[in-house]
Amino acid sequence: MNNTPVTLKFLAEKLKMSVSTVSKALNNYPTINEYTKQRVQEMARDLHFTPNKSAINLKEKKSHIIGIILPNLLDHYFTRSIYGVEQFATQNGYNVIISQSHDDLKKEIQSANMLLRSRVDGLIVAISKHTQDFSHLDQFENMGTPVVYYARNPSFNLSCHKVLGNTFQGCYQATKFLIDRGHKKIAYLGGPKMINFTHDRFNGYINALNDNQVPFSSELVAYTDFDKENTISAIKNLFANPENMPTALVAFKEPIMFDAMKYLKSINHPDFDKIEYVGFGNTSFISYLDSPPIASIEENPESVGENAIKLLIQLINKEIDLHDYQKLMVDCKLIVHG
Amino acid sequence: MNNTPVTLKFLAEKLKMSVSTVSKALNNYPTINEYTKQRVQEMARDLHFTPNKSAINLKEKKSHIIGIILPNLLDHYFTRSIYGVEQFATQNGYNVIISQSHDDLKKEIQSANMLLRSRVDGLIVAISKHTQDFSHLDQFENMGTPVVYYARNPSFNLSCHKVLGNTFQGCYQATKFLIDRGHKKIAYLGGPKMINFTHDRFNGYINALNDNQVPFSSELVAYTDFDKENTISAIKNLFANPENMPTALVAFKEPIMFDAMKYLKSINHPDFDKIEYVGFGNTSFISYLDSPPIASIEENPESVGENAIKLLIQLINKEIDLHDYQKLMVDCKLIVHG
DNA sequence: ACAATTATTTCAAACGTTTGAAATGTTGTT
DNA sequence: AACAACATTTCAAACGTTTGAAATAATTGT
Repeated sequence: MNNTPVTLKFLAEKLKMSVSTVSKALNNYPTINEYTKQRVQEMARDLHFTPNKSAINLKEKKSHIIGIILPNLLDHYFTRSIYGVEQFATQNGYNVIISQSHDDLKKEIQSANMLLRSRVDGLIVAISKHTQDFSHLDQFENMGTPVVYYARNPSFNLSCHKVLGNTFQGCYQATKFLIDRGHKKIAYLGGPKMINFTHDRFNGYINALNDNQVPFSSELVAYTDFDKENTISAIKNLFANPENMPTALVAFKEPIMFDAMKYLKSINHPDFDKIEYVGFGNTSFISYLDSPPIASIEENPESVGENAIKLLIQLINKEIDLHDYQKLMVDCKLIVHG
Repeated sequence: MNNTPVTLKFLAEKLKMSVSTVSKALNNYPTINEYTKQRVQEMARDLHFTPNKSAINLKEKKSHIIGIILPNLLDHYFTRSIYGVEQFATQNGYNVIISQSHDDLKKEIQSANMLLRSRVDGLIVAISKHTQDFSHLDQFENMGTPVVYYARNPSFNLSCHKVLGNTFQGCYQATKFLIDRGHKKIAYLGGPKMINFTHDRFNGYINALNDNQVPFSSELVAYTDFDKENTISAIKNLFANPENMPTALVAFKEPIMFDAMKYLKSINHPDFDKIEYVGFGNTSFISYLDSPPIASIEENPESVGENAIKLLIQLINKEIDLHDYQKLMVDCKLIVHG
C-alpha cells in the first residue's frame, strides 16, 4: 500500500520540523517541548512509524540480539533451556536468534559466522559433538563479544565461561538412591564415549558406589552411541553373566533406557519386574508406561538456560570482566515416581 | 583484544586505497584489478574482516531475515516444521529468527513488533489460540512484507496466504481405516472447540462415516481442552452408555489419546484390549507403549514448513503477487503400526 | 607525441538513526 | 531597550556499507 517508507525524515517533513526534533521527541528528550512531543508521537502512531533497527544498531554499535547456537530443537533439553534464556533476554531488551547446528561442525561454523556478521551482543552456545577447534567461536571474544558455553562441556577450551548441568551430582544421587533401596548390582548404561558427560556421570556412579562400599564390577558398565541396535547389544553385555545380574540400572538418557526396557521385556527377562530403572531426562511420557522407571533425574534445563543468559548479560554490561572466566554448575534433582 | 573494529575504512587505510575500491574488491567487481582484489582479500582475511550486516541491511533495504512466530518450541509439530523452513531458507541466503508466543496474544504482538523493527523480509506465522484481530500482522503486508500463515488456520482472516495440514483428509482417512477394520462404533475425541482443526477433523470423521453408511451418534463425540481432568471427563462421557460402547477412537492429538488410554486401563474397562485407537501426531514414543495404538496420523510438519518457506520466498521475489492469495494443503499420512 | 580507448580507482551521496554543539526563540529583570 | 537566563529547535557529523558517476592512469594506434 504505502510506497514511501515512514522514516523520521518523512515524519519531519509532514510536521515541518527537523529530523532531530522528531527523533528526540520520540525518545522523550527533556529538552523537547511537551506539546511538540505530543504532536510527533501522535503522527508517528497514525502513520505507523516503526524505527529501523538496522539504522539504530549501526549508530549504537549494538544489535540488542543474543545468538544461540545449539545442536537441535527436537531435543526437549534444548527447547526447555531456550525457555529460560528467552524470558530473561526479553525482560532485558534483547532478542534471541536461534541457530541449529544439527551436530554438524560445518553448520556450526556457518551459524557462528552469520551471527558474527549480525553483530550479536553476546552468544550462548551448546557445541556440536565434533567441536574440538574453537576458532570460529573465539572470533567473538576477539571482537569483545562475550560467549557463554552451556549444556555441553567444551573440555578442549580451557578459558571460557561455562554453565553446565551438574551431571556428576545427578548420577551420584541416582546411584545413591538405588543403593539405599538395597541394590548391590547396579548397572550403568552410558552414552557415547566422546561426550564428556558420559564420563562425568560414570564418575558420579562410581563415587556413589565407593562411598557406600558397594563393589564395582566392570561387567556392569556398557556404552551406546544412542543407536537402537547399539543400545541392545550394550544391554546384552550388561545382562550376559548369570552370576552377576544387575538388579537396577542407571541410564545416560531416558530414550536409551526405554530401548533397554523394551528389549528386556521382549526377551521375557526373568527379573524384568524386579529391575529398577533411573535415567536422565524426566520425560513427560513416563506416566504412560505400564512399568515406569522408579525415578528420573531432572536436569533443570530451564535453569541452565537462565543461568547462561544471566551470566551473559552481566558480561555484556561489563559487570563481570570478559576474561574472568566463570563456571557454573546447575544441580540435578531426583524425581521419584509413583 | 582488537579495539579498532575492522571496517572497510580500516582496511582502506591499511592498504592506502579508497573505501570503494576495497568494497568493490571484496564484492568481486569486474572493474577492479585482479592483483588489487588479491591484496584486499588477503588483508581482509588476515584481519578477520566481517562485514557489518546492519550497515548492509540499511543500504540494501533488505535484512535477509525471515521471521517465524509460533506458539512454542516444546511441541514437536512446530520444531519439526522449523526443520523444513530452516533448510530451505539457509539455501536461499536467509537467516531465521524464531519467536515464541506461548499462545499469548500479547507476546505475539510483541514478537510481531520486534520483527517489524528488524525489517524481516518475510514472516511465517502460526497464530496463537487467541488471535482474532490481525492488525499486528497486517502491518507487514502494509509495508510490503509478505506473510504466510501456516500450521494454524487464521479463519478470521480471509485474504492471506496459508499453508495448512490437510487435517480433514487425515481424519477422514483414519476413520475410514477403522471402518474398514469393521468398527461401527467409532468415537471422536476432539480438541478445544475454539481451534478450527477440531471442527475440520470432526468433518473428516463424519464424512467418512456418512460415505460408508456408518450411523452417526452424538454420544460418540466429546471435546477436551487438553487438560488431563477435562480429557478424563470427556472419556467418561464417551463410554457412559453401555448400549452404545465405542470399539474404536479417533483422537485429536496423541497426548490426549494417551490420557484416555491410561484412564480406561486404570478403571479396568472390560473392552480395553479390543478398543482400537488412532491419533494425530505419530510420536516416537509409541513404540514403548505396551498396548500401542493401531495407527497414527502423520501430519508431515516438515513438509508444511517447507511449503510455507517456499511460498514465502516466491512472494519475496515477487514471483507471486503479494495479493494473489495462495492456499496450500499438505496431506496427512496414516501410519499403521506393528 | 598525442588523441582515443580502455582499465582502474576515487568521489560523493545515500540508507535511517542518534546526539553534542550551535542557533534561535521566549521570558523576565532592570 | 538591553540583555541575561532559560527553553526549544536545528545543524552536522557519525555509524559501515554500496554504487553510479566522475576522475585518473595506463595502453594503444597513428
